Amino acid sequence: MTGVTVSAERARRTQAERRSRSEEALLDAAAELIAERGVEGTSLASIGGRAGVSRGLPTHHFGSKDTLVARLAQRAQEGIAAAMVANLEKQARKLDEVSGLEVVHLTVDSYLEIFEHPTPDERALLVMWGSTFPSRSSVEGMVEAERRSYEGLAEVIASGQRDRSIRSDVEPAAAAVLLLGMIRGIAALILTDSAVTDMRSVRRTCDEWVTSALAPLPDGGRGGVGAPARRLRSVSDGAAG
Amino acid sequence: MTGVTVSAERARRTQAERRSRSEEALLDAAAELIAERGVEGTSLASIGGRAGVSRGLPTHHFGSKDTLVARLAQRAQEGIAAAMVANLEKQARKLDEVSGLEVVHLTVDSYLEIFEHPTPDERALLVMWGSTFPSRSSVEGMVEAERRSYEGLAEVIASGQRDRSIRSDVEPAAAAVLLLGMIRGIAALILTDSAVTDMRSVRRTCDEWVTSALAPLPDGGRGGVGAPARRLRSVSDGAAG
Amino acid sequence: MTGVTVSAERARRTQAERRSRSEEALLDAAAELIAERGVEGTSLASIGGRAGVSRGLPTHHFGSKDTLVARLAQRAQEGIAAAMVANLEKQARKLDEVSGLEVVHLTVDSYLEIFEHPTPDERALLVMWGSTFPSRSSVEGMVEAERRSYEGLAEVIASGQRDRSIRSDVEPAAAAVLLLGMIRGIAALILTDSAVTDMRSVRRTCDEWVTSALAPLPDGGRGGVGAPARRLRSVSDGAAG
Amino acid sequence: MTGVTVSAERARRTQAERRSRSEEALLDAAAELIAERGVEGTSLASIGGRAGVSRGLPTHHFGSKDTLVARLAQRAQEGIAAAMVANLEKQARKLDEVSGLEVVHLTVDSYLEIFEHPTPDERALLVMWGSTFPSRSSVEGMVEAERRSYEGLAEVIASGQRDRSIRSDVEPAAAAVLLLGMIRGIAALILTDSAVTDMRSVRRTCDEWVTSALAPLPDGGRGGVGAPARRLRSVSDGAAG
DNA sequence: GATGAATGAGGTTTCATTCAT
DNA sequence: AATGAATGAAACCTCATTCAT
Repeated sequence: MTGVTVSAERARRTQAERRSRSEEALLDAAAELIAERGVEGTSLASIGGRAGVSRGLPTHHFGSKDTLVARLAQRAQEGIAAAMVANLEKQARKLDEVSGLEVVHLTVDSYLEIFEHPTPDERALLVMWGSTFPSRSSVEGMVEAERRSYEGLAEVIASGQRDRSIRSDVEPAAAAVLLLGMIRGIAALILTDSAVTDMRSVRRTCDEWVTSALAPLPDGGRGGVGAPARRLRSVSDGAAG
Repeated sequence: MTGVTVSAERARRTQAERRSRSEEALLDAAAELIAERGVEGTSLASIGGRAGVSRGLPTHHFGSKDTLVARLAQRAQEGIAAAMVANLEKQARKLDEVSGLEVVHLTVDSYLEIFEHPTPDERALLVMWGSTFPSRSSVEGMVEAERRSYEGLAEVIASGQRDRSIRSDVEPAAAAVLLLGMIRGIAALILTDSAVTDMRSVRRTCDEWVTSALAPLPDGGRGGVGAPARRLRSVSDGAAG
Repeated sequence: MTGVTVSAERARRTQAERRSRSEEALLDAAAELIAERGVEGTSLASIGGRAGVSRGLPTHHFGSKDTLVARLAQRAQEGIAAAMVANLEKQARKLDEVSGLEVVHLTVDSYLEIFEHPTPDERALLVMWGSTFPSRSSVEGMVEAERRSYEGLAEVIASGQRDRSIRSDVEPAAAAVLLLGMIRGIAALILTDSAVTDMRSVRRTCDEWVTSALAPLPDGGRGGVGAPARRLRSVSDGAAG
Repeated sequence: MTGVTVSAERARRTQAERRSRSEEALLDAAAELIAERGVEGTSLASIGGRAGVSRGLPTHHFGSKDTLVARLAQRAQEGIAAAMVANLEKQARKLDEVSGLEVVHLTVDSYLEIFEHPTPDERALLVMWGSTFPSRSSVEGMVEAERRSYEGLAEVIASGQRDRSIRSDVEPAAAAVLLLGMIRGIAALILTDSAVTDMRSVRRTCDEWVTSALAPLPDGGRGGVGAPARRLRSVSDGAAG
């Protein structure tokens, strides 16, 4: 009986694994294709084809195209969030010690680093963001996730004001809109190649702008550019070495 | 003979008028629908329907959907450019007298003003921008127009450096990417989720950021916020009272 | 009054001339296009375009596409008939003196000569013939014309039997089918280029076959090949030198 | 395990069967419709309708109309070739014993027999041949198949000259053009206007023409008509009783 | 779990024809 | 007489989805 139970469990785990592996492969294929051709330009059959499975499998697993796209968006967002957390933790073991301003810096810089060498998921996420611009948008979950990003950023700015690393006359809501907009907009410009420019200087300039816009004014001096006070090393500093 | 000439001219003018009027109506309808449903979600038949004409007329006039979309993008871009120029001229009779920094301020502010109460063309333009994110995008002319915007902005910044209204350590290319990205990204956030934030404070904050990032440091003091030196009134000042 | 009448008549003739000239130009264009792309592949707009006039003129003149095609078929058939008659008359002043066999020879040979260097009308006629193969064919007048050709040929053969230039055991109807089929089929093969061969030897061989099949057997000898009796010079003889 | 294998095989066979049966049904329907209305007059939807399946199935199976038509042409050609071979084998067990002239006779006669009572495939094939007459034709594979027929016939004639069943002064290329043209042209005449003539006498006459044109002259006598030497019985002889 | 055959709605596009000029 | 704007039917094709295997 034990043997039976074990084999049944193993079988179930194997089934679940196979299912999971198929789903990941399908999402990988979907990410590539959506990055290339957009959400509407990507057919379920082509996703199955690129994943090396049958045409019918995407529907079989996800039930509908909308579900598949939503799942991809979710996976990509989680992946980016995980990368951000990893970056933050690489910089500061204990997040409690990091000032709000530093979190803003790291968030912006991590995002730009990601989009300097984006994975298919990340390209696809940007494409999906673009497809939410129509007022009746079809990608579910994107708008809510966007709002969470925006609210989280505003909260980080507010906490930076509490720990006095960010000036008190900054309006967190407005600053969050500017920062998030800038991040998304730069990513889009980079990916569409319309701005052929040096990513390194973009990242450095972005860092300076954040400082000059948010950092408190040390007596009579100006914010960040000349004397960036004590800061955690930026993620890009390593590369800029 | 006069009669003949007149009737011929009237006929021709009327024919041309009919055509022109139809095309405008079709582009109007297309702008509305694309703003609502996106480029791919808008069928030629629905454009004809909303314009109050037959299903076949869009193709008849524009030959293909791509052409129609490209023409709409062109019209919207020209409209925005004209609005910008009008704004600039409203602020300063002679553009020669306006510093580079002021042109940057006016550009950013005009853009935000536009997207505070966008026309269908303007909403549609943003949607079309979003649909260029896939690497194989179909909206022709958008990428080139985007690149021209970016290069024009870099040139304005460089001219601001020549007239000493913009700090010399700013890299025009990188700054143009940040500015344009911010503009586009903010517009997208606003349109996707317009209830979230107060547009007035976003515009004010944006103004301050441009100053703090680009304006030279007056003796020992900080850039723009406290003492914005001598500036033209922002377009938004009027609305803000 | 006379003046008025004259000018009215001149005007009418001018009108008629213009109309006729337009129609000819349209038929010319139609012949070219049908030869290239087939009847269904040729649009009325393209006919107008190639004729250098407006898109609406073909319908204006002919009323419908079917009518235009029928008129083109008629014109092409009349042209071929005229060319045949001209050839016959060039060979023999008085047709009464020509034997039935000789008329057959001349008919076949004239036809092959035409399709060695066909005009657009002649190519188009063959294409139209091909489009009559479906049982519900759309080209009006073609089938009747074909039947007239066949009956005319049978009658020529019968008259050849009366004047003893053609053997009496030949069945005129069957022979006419063979001859006409051969003529049409060879023309089609030549025009589709599937038979890359020397047209001169085809014409010579054809001539021999007609003789061997139809000519009476001179006592003990064989029909045409060795001793073609006295014959009018073939049209191709001139070219063959 | 055996059960699994069997069920998998049965499933696969059934799936494959379903597919194969659908394709045959679609080609059958296409043949009928093309014979009736021509290639361009036959829509994919009508093919699906006559086959008793959905409108979308033709495209689903064949990918495009051109592919479907090409497949039909191929099937029809193979069918005719098989019928010819069957006829030849019915006449002569060992093909080596048959002279070249006899092969020509059998080829011509088999072809005419086929078009005396054509299947839909065969009617459709002729219609498709007619639609290759425009210089920019869309029926793929037809021209190549036509050229192969022509070259095959020329080779048969040449072999007939080697075995002395065909006169040496015949040019194989030109004779092949005449024969093939005659065959095709007669078929077209018959199908376009089947009531006109008696098929039996056409076949007999055709037989005589082939003999008189190709057979060597037996000492002083004439070729085929009077004394057809030793010949295999024609296919039509049976029917003619 | 996986395949792929089948459906049918919907998209773009072509085009003969009608009609206002 | 001539133009060309406008219509609307119909074509090919794509594709999400359903369902039998």
